[in-house]
Amino acid sequence: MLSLTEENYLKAIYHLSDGGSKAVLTNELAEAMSTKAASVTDMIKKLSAKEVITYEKYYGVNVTIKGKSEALIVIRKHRLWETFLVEKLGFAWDEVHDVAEQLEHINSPRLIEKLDEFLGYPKVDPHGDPIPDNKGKIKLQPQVPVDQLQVGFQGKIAAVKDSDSNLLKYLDKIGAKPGVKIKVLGKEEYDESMEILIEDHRVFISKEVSQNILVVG
Amino acid sequence: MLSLTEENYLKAIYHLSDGGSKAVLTNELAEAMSTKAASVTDMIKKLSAKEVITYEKYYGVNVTIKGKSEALIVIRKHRLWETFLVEKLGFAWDEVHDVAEQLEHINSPRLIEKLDEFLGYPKVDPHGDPIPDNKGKIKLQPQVPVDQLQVGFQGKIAAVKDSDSNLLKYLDKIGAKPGVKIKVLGKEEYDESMEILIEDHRVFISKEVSQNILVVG
DNA sequence: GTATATTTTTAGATTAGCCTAAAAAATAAT
DNA sequence: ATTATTTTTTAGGCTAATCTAAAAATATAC
Ligand SMILES: [Mn+2]
Ligand SMILES: [Mn+2]
Ligand SMILES: [Mn+2]
Ligand SMILES: [Mn+2]
Repeated sequence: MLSLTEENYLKAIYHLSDGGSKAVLTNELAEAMSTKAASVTDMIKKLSAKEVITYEKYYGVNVTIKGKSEALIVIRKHRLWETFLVEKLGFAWDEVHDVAEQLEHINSPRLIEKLDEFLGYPKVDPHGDPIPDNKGKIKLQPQVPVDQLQVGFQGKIAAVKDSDSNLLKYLDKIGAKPGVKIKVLGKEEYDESMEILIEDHRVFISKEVSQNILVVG
Repeated sequence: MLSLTEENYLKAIYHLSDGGSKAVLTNELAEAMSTKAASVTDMIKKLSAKEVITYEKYYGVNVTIKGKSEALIVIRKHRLWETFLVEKLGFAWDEVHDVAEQLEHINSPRLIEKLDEFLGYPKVDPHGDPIPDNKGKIKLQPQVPVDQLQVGFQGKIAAVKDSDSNLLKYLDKIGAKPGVKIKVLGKEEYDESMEILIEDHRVFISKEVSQNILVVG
């Protein structure tokens, strides 16, 4: 059993480690959790005692198999709730993240199964992020941010980064949402801004924005 | 701003005081919160500093106007969530209370307004309890428990006590739910058990059960 | 009206999660 | 290979919410 705070640390570790593929350092975790390094050291001792991470002093932490599946259960809840808020309650996609941050900690497996059923077993959340199954498994397809694409590339938007509400409002305005066709028309070397085609209309986006739109090849 | 724990204490005080109409003693609150009297004394000092209750040493606490409306906001959330779980997710009425105890602490006024709208602005929850409005106002109609009724009484079930899951399963079996017609056919003096008519079929109920069914005159 | 019993409050500890400041280890620079 | 810088850990303290044991106030009994 993890506390609410422990769940949030574990989730941050999972994300910072890119799904468990690399170690996470004390300072980056402190930054992500808006807390101090000393507090992080305290917490990673607890999480390591609960065997959801392994901890090597001075060299950072890694998620265990158990930790990965527990993190994914929380992420599953987060994304199902976001889907509920948008699909059923009529929230805009930029309004749901903060509420989902609270709802993801509600502890009731039955509730989540019923919610999943009610939503028709969605595969992705409103931002295009995949929803893990009830065993804590996720199928991640490799996603590339638009800023790394070559001119001429054609594909579909797979997902967008979901934590900044203002970014989401802007993406909504230019029609950049999951499932939509995208083509790279040009790239300005000076500031790495890009000209892209979204569905049928041309837009210019800054590097900042291009990093937050993800496509699948 | 009240913490989750403070909200739970305030809600218990509100219920034990019959909606603010009488003082609540330290020991009964300790009993209701499954905690010790010493912990209660600590907490009522905090709640009284936040002006949601008034506290007279050794003589118990009373809810303030402010406290009453804050308690009713939590109760509103609890009852809306219970309604959602039954009406939309297909939970049985005996399965919803514990989950609602968690969900009632989610802090998002917009979420609750949207949920209320989604549910079609229900007036009562699945157990017949009235749902307070978004200003923290409730209209309580005087409800009488069945054990206090005279033989020959006829009326409708208004509500049932909702915290014991096994009781609710039993009530469901005998058809005792809000809105259903009820008539008192007889009462046994020895153990105060009763014979009643629910809709159209006759059942015998113990005093225990009769105390948990509420009718409106 | 004093003595006894009950209820409530205070005193002193404990745990989770956080902090600042100081010490220790690892990394980078000369 | 020392010295300097950066990162991380330890030490010690704080608050919220809990506990046990002792003291104080109130209620009950004779
Ligand atoms: Mn989110
Ligand atoms: Mn999302
Ligand atoms: Mn309930
Ligand atoms: Mn109820």
